[in-house]
Amino acid sequence: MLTQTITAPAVSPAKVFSAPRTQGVPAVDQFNVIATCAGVIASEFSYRKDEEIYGEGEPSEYVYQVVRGAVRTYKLLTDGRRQIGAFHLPGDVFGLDAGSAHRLTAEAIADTTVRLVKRRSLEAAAGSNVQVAHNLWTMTASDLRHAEDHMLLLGRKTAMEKVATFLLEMDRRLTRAGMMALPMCRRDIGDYLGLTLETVSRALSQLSDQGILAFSSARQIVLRNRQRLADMDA
Amino acid sequence: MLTQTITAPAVSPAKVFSAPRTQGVPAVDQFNVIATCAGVIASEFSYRKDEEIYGEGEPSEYVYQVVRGAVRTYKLLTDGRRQIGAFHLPGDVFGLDAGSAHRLTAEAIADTTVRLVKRRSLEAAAGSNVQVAHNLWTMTASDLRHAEDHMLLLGRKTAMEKVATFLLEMDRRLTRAGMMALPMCRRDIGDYLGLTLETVSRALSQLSDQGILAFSSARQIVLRNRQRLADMDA
DNA sequence: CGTTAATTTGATCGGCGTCAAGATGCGTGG
DNA sequence: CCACGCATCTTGACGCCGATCAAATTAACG
Repeated sequence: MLTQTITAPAVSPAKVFSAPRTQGVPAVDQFNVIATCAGVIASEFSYRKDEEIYGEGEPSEYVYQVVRGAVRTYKLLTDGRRQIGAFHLPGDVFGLDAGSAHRLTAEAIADTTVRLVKRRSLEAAAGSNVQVAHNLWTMTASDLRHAEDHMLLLGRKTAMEKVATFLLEMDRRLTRAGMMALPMCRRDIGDYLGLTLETVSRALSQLSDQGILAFSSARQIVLRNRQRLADMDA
Repeated sequence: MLTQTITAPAVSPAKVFSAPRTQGVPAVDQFNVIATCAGVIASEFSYRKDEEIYGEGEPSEYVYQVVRGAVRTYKLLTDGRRQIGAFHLPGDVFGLDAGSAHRLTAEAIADTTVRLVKRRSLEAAAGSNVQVAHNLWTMTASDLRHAEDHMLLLGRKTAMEKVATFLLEMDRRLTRAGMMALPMCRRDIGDYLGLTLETVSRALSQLSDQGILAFSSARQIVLRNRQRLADMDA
């Protein structure tokens, strides 16, 4: 069901897109490089909380960049067990599959706005523009690096180490003004870390009891001791 | 310790390299495409069992293709816990990192021969040859697809499901004449699946008791019922 | 303010890890 | 060809971490 609203049919080539400021974002936004090439059309779409953006196995027609909100990409087993592969936050690119079909499902975690470009125009641009081809490669390689780190977490870390790693990752990616505002629920965190939501909750409570973090609400967290958190990560 | 033997300093451009026949190998060997470009030098090296080919964090100077033998690539936690990300069998490419450093360690599982090309010459070729640039991207995307599947396994499958998935993967990749000859030990399998070697051994014994597989030796396995094995995979 | 989702916390269970002992296989040297 | 030594693999007993089941509390939202 594609019920999203078109909020902007196209961006003017003259208008420089201002990527949301994120600590982890490269100095030169690779999505800008590929999206501002001649012939590549960028649009904006919005999705409501929990709305599917694309499904696993569907043809990959577009490549996306989060403008506002957050996205989860995941795989399901037949009985409903879910593994979230990544969370995509403002500035992040997702949906870039080299094959013709998406290999994970993407859903909006909260109300979300994305920019998107047609995959076919990207492929075309890559055929004539070496810079675009190089960016496609390094963006996919960046996803691979994250997946490799996450395999180590899923296969070999304890519950507390997983939660510590998660907090440090989110701290790096979305802490603003000393505060981390998590867009995702405990179940999403559990499905990202290979844990149940109860185990995630217990680990966070324990870290709170130890004074390593403080809640202003369940999803608003302040890290009080990053060093001790890093020590808990293996 | 680079104690490997140079068995062939370079291949003649005229000689067509015959890749080992593997069921899963693409019709056109992508390594051949990139390795036979003008200016790209391919050599052969050999490593003894358990010898390190490169270490995590080392500069990535070469890209490799397995000719004979098998390779494991892995990450370690500080206390020695290990997660193997992939096994590389004859025909497989490994060591292709977009960044300047390897993100995993590579070791020979058995006595192994590899072909290799300098990463810098690949990068140079990608700058002028669109086909090479495209192959770099799709090879990295192929690694990413495997990593995504493996995250689902590590985070959400049971021990028996993990072993079933492993057997079906190895069956697809190395069964010859109805028989699967595993190059790796039980510990390697465990570190690949996020299990202990004992749990792997128990799962294999159970499958043998059920008649789903048969051992001719501990590492020589015949699958007797692929359908029942596929049913055990989630 | 009522309704429902999200989160926390407690009690119990079980799958897989840990520890240990034996069995099997294989390479090496006599 | 056989004996020995070592690595690998199997199997058993037991324990623990995280899952499951359940219920209370808090937060979000119309």
